[in-house]
Amino acid sequence: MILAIVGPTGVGKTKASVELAKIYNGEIINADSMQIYKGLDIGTAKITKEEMEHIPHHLLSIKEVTENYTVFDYQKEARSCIEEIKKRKKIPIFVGGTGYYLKSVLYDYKFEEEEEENIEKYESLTKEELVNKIESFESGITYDNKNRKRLIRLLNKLEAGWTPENQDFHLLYEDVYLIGLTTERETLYQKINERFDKMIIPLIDEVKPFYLQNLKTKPLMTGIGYKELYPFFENKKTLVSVVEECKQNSRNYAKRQYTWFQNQMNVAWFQVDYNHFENTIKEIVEYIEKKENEK
RNA sequence: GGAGGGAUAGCGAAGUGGUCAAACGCGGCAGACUGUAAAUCUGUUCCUUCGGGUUCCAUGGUUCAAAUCCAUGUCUCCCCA
Repeated sequence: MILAIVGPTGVGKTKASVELAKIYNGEIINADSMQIYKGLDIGTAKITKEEMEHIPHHLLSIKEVTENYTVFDYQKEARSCIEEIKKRKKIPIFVGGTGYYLKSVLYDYKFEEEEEENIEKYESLTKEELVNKIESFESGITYDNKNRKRLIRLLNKLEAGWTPENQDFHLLYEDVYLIGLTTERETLYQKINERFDKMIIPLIDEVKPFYLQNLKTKPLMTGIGYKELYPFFENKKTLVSVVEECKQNSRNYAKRQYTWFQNQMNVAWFQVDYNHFENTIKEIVEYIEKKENEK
């Protein structure tokens, strides 16, 4: 059995994961692309030592912000985590909001070892030129001809001799339970806003050292709550405007997460009862038990 | 008290007689996703039984035709007192 707790940012995945780990004798595997990094704690709402309640956590704070890390790495590491945990006769429990990472692990995504890809080479080309080059391979693949980043990526893959295989994916493991936590959109947006208000002061302390070192690596420039603070430190934006921007980006992100989990994975959704969280856990457990008994 | 400016879709903001249900941005909603995924990208956004219907502060007017011109009123901003 494998559990995966998914849902938008701020719904309460972390809390649920620990409760479920206690019930099922599980070990938790982080499925959040930003919580992979050391030092990004406040802004990513990373679980604290106390909150872990001695449950083993994996793939959490394992990379420096200066290191390169992608789905490819995640897929490999997470799959070996699953094997190790299974050997210990325990249950792997994924928690996190990065749907793509999770899907790449649980479903039959195939990545291959690649050479350094050549992004600069195509930087100067227009979208039309990129499309023309892609068409010249006559691969028959369907792709988004408006997404520049994807076009460059695809072109690199085609040049490396890649050919498209299956377009739809299947679960690799048996007894995978995809548990989605949700709440009304309005409630979620409110929770996101409130959570950010609480974290902003310590977050400034967390991000400032990175800014002072002039570090502008991928996670720092893509993570919400990090990239937005740089203009504030540079006195180019006010704290108020930057805070609003962070909240807005978080809300938009939550929306995108819903889109992913609702369309890319077969998730069973549970409405979170914030006043009686134990009820939500109970519902999830009942759902799992029922499914297990059906076998 | 006197002089000017402005009122446009949820918000901001173009438009200054017909090609205007009204550009664009934001927000909202929906979607895509094979190595940057907290990323990147797309669609949609007055109502509609999809025939059409009702809009650009209000009322009246000019005109074949008004968001656009005129009059009055209301509200607002701002300058001089």
